[in-house]
Amino acid sequence: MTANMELRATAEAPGTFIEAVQQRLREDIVSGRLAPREKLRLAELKSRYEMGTSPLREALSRLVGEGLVTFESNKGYRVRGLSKEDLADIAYMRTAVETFAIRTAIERGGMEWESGIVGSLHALVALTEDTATDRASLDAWNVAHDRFHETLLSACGSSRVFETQRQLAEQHNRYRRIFMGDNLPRQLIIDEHRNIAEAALARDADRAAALLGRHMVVTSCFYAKVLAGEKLAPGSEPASSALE
Amino acid sequence: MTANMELRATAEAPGTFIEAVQQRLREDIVSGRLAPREKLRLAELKSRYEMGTSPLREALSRLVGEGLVTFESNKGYRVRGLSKEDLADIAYMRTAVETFAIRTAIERGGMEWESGIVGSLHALVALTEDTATDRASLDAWNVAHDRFHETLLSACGSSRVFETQRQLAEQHNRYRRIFMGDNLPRQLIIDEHRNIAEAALARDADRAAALLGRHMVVTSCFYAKVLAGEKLAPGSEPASSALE
DNA sequence: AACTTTATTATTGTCGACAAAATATGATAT
DNA sequence: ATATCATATTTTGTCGACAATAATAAAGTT
Repeated sequence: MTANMELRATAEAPGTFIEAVQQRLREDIVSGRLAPREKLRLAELKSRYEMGTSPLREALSRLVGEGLVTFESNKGYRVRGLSKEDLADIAYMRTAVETFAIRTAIERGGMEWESGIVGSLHALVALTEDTATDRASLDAWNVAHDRFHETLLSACGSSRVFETQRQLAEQHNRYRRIFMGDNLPRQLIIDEHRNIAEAALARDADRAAALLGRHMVVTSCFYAKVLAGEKLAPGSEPASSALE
Repeated sequence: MTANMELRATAEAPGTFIEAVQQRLREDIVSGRLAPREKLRLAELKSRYEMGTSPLREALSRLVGEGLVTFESNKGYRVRGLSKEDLADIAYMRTAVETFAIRTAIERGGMEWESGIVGSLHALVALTEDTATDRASLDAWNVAHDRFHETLLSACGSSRVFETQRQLAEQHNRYRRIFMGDNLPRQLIIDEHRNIAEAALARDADRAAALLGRHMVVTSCFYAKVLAGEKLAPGSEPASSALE
């Protein structure tokens, strides 16, 4: 079709431009390469991603559904803004969904669920202890962290819960990647996740739900402190705060 | 631009084709005029809604985000299918979100919240007692029902909870409008909502959450029975079941 | 007759151009 | 100088055409 046709085909990217650019945009937004509140002009995106308006608009529409992009009629698309209030809202919604779903998971979970928890916890602990601070290592940590929380609920059986959790985790990751660098409270992280895993494996639903809920609060408080001090992740321009 | 330009302008519809057709598609899907699992061919939609492919694709993308449409790469869009499992999943997700949010609403709700509950309950009870069975009356009932549940949570302050509740209610309404006609268990409906409202106004969070959760279960059971009997709403073709 | 394989058709995916709206620029008046 | 209005420019919204892929029909082979 166009010049980058076979270029794309040889790469790992999915078959259609829409999906390819959706993925690239998602990564560029979550990483902060596209700044919060940044206006996403079609002309700019066209040259940046080397494609026409149609796939771009459709990818942006989908990202609105994922909560990473906002849209205003006749004014176009923007990267979704960040704020303390929004961060709290993400944590609130996660708490609602996850404290409920973990109870079902504990009821229904079998052997594979248990081993999944043990395995993903092991990986998370290892990566948390490991003190690498480069971008790639931090990304790997995020993946392991997401995987643990996802595994915890994996036995609940609700596709809507999965989808919602995925999206909220991605939105959470954006805050982490933009504002926090490597300054993680390592021991706290390890302890909290280990305790949650223990309660889940012991089939203590009340305790697991309570610990998971408290985990959200604790994490939120830590984030809030970082945001208040406006420490930016390494590599971000420290100019003005990205918060609204 | 085209012939229906001023036609639209004189109507009540929003400024852009995308929003207009998104609204029409939504209504056509929820009402069942576009059947579950029906393939949404661009060519057909083009002539049906009298516009080009661009606004249609974008509207469809957004409806995917709302959970009313599904998409498969290179195979196009379809109206989302219906199934007993999906219906249960909607109820599950609603329970997770709403039983959590109502606790916050009870904590934070003020005078306006209380009067909102009283008002919307009054409207719901009146419309439930009223025995009209035509399409318009049932639609009005749906609106009142949604409004009551929305008002219940309105004081929780979470935009994500609002948005999720809106979408889930819409998906729930589709089942109601397609499968159930006027065969509502009126007294049960009135009692359940009245009890929930009472508990909320009495600031009894545990009781309100429990009643709301039970309400979801009871409603689901009723739906399941209707679906098992495959009673279709009046006006729908009773041919083969719309379930997967 | 059933099963590949090859054409044919239908449908989705992408592009570039143009119209409509919003934003920025500059001129004029008070 | 500030405010207001007209004008120019940028940006979004929409269309129709064409390319690429999938679905369907037809032909050929064992």
